[in-house]
Amino acid sequence: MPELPEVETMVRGIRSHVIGRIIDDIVACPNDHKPISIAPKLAMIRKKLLGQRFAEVRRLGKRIVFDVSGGSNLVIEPRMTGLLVLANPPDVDHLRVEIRFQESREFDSIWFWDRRGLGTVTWFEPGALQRKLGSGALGPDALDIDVSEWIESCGKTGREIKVVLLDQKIVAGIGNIYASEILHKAGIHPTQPANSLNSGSIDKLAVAVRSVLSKAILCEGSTLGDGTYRNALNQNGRYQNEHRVYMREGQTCISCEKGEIARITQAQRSTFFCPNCQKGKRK
DNA sequence: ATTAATGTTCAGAA
DNA sequence: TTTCTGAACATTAA
Repeated sequence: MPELPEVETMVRGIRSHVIGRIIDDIVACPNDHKPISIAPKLAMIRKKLLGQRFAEVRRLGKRIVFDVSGGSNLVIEPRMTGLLVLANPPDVDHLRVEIRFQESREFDSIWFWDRRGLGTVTWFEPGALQRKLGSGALGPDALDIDVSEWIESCGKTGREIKVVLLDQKIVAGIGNIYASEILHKAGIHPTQPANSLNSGSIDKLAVAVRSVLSKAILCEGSTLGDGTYRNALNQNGRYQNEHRVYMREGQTCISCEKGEIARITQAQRSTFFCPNCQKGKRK
């Protein structure tokens, strides 16, 4: 679930409680019934991290990056169900990692909670993060990408535009929920080949990406029916109330009040769209 | 009781 | 080189 708005919300939620703090310990949670692959990894990370200080916390696409004093980085990838919380995780059984700080304050720890357990925690020596995720590996951030970059990226592939939006090498941060919402806002059919978009559509796309994502950040992300995603203080997001198409199959489109929301499969993921609002050229 | 589907990413194959 | 497929995992709905 965590896409750009959810990860941004996590970072903003923990930032002031994390910056400048010295790491007292980092441990796999005892409740982690399946110590998965992160347990041995964590032992290695622990040696590197003890006594170090977090200089900054930031979002890189859908990842959370902790800048460690000295130039190393601790990177958390929430993947499908990962969450960073300061308190009150959704349940106690799926806590995976606790990072404890020295000097007691309002919060003494942050936790990585992950129901499905697909998330990762990775240590990067100075410079290694740039080599791994620097130029090329990740496209420009979805909040920064501009019209000329969209023209460039869309022009060089005939893949369906929905699939292109999900490609992190093209643009970083957009996931399955927001891809559908963005294309609906832009009035673009999800199966339209990227290199067939005219300049008017590209303009609308560029605008829709920013407006949908920035509104979603203001709403602190989308909490779906299963309630998995929460902010750092265990409060629900509110952008699910703004969804126009996602998970609305069969319902009348809120925007045009005519079309019936359809659901198709692209790249093995569900896509939702309004056939009336999103005509465009199809494959 | 199986099977399919769920927010993501990546290795390996086509 | 680019693009597609399946797997990693836990849980719920059909």
